[in-house]
Amino acid sequence: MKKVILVDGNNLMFRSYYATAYTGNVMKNSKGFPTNALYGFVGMMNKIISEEKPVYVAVAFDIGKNFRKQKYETYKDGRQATPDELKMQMPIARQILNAMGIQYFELEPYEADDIIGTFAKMCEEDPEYDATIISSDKDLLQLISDVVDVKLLKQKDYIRYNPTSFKDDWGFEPIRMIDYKALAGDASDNIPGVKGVGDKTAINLLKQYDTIEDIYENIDCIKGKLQEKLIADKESAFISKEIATIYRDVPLNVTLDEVVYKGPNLLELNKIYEELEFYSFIKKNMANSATVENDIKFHNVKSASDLDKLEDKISLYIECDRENYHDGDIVGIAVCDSKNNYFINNTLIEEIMPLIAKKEIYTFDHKKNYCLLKKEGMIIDSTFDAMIAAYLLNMNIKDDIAYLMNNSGCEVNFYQHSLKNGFDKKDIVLKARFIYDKSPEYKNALEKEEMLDLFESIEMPLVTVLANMEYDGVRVDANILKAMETDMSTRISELEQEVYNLAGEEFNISSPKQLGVILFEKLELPFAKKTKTGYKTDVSILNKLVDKHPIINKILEYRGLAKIKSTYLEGLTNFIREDGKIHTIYKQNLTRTGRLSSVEPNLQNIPARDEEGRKIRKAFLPVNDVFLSADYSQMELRVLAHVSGSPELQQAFINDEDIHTRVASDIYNVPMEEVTKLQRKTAKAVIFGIVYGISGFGLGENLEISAKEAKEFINKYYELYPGVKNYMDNIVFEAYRDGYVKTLFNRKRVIDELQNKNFMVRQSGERIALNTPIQGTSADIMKIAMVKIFEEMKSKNLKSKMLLQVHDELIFDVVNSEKETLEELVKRNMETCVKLSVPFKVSSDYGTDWYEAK
DNA sequence: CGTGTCACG
DNA sequence: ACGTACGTGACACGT
Repeated sequence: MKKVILVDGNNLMFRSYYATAYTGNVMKNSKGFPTNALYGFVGMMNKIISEEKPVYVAVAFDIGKNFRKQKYETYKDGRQATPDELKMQMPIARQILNAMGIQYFELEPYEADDIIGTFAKMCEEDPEYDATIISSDKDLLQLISDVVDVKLLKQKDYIRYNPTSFKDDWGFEPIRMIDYKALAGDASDNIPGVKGVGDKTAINLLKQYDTIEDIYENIDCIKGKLQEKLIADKESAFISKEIATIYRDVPLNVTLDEVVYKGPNLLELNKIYEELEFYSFIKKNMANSATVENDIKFHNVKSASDLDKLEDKISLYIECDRENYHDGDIVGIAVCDSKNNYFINNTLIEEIMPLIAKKEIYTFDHKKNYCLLKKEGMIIDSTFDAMIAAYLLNMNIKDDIAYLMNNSGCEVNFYQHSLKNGFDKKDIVLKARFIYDKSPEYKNALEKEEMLDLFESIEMPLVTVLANMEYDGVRVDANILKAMETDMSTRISELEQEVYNLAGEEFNISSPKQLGVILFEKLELPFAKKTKTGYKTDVSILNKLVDKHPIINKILEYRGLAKIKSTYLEGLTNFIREDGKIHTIYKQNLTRTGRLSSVEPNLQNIPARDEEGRKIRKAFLPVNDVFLSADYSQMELRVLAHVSGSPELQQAFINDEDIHTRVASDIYNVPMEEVTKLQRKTAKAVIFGIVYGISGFGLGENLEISAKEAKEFINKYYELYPGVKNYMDNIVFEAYRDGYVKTLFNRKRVIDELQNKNFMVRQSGERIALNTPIQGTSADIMKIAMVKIFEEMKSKNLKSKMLLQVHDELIFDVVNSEKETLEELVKRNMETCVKLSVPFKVSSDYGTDWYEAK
């Protein structure tokens, strides 16, 4: 028996759309394209494939005009027009099916039902096949037969109907569904039926009579009101029957054998998912993907002499057995030159690597290589990291080279897959081959985009700097964290009790859902704002409620302590390794602005603003003698002053004025000495808002003043600093014109949002356009400073270490004897590594732990 | 695994 | 009429 799955594509898309769209919030990707229907659709298709394991699949869609509407004008009248946000998703569903290896059918003037009916008929005519129809549309139940069953989708699960189970449920044969519709009608399709006859009456009639023809032949046997109704709407009944009858001879010109399920083209499918940002589906695809069949010839290196002919320029790929290379080991190594490919077993590392280290090496994620080899006591350099190159070229933002390769038509298993199913030598060799072959291309592209200098003088040297920072790690005292945690736990349980008492019941304070119900339903507090799943309970809301109920302060305190405990006290402890240190990973290929990010754990968001959280920093200790912290003051504003060319702003920095006081003094028109704290705070918020492209509304929210007042502040600022206003208009103009913006060091960010049809998305694109050159240039400068400092420390043979970077701040682990040398060196490099029209100012401090330093 | 919340610059 | 500040990462909850 060959099983054919027939899917009602339209029905699946509509269900998925309305399943989530009723709230008014439609799921969208970051570009604003609606994706909710597709998300449900893909989930359903995956489920169908995994549950039914079909050999043949066909999906049917409605398209264009349909003959029922042409014949009966009122058919489907009163139905809401398909929302645009659903319409937009329909073509993508077809693309997805193509990539899934599933055929779909649509043919004017037929509907999806008719196409499914036609396929079902084909199954009935060929004893080799049977069919399962999948839909939530009851119309299709009429197609049930000995060889056709229907999986009728319900809200959460489904009912599978065959002739027997259908009859048990409905009391008549499946094909009599059309007579049922003739009588009861169908409000959703505007099929009239017989007025006054509904579900119950129709079913009763069909238990006694076969068809409506039968009913009208025996109309005399039916009594009273019902007879009257039937006679009155006889014509309507027959028309309804005709409308409800699925047409089963659609000229599809296809045989069942042709709808064989081919299986997915994962490359293509993942590309579509990437666009839609369906990362969970990509992940699933990767883990389940069948092993890629690849073929490449390579030498299995047995000893150093096997590499005698290795050219001077090579590519190197090192595979690691863990996702986090700080606790992984080398699985195998591949090197390639222009002619040959070599695989090197991990047992030969010590013998082979010194030979390799002498070459000019092209790599992918050299920071990973560096750390893995340093653990084995070896140091190697790379002149070209293809991962970084691809990042600058806006191509690839992932660590797994398989993304880049698969997108370039070079099939290789994803790392996730190898991790689960074992590593393949061939894959490792292929990766090295790819690096060798592609790097020249990337280099040309960098040159063309004028980013070669950024790449060679900033990003590549930085790889080594970051590798050393990660490798060295920062010492964290688990005992200090433990002591804090004990104290914290006590206070948290006390607060818990107090909250329960004030609420009059026990509930989970950490659950926004439960908390929302307590606050806004039980205690009936004001300012309730809804989210998708309940009430908003974030700080800004809670702060408004502080005076309304004593519970609020307790909740705020609980929240704060719970955060500290789980994320920092417990979270950080889990990352302390055997050496008593935390080794973070700096992602150099992630942010769209050029900043670094820090993961596993994130050491760039250790509490600093609130005293309570700040104490976490007491657990961070130097391995040498003291920490030195050096941070740029008002870095981004200085960069703004420079790139905008605003003479007023520049002068303020040249005069070394307190910039917020300066702006407050200008805005309020008072002497600088008379600026109040509030005025300064307001000015500060205005200035930051400007850098982010804020609106009057946003600033108003932030300052808790009216949008109108806020707007006046913004206008006043523009008046005082016309250069800034001019810059903002200009950069947005250029971004629309070019499709991208650049930093001072030519780092380029493409802004697709500006081409989006959605106004909100475009506006967001404009804010990105004006913020990126500022944030990005600052990031560039910090990177330059780090490279220079690292190099000078090396040339001076200093034992102190650069440990951490937090965007505008560097932390060093300092040997006492080097204090003065290092402080001077660090400040000088940070302040003067780049010369702008305004000076940079760096403040620094020492401390016996991170809390004390600054 | 998505959502809400909150930590940092 | 809409929704409303840039860039990140991690955790608890609940489906």
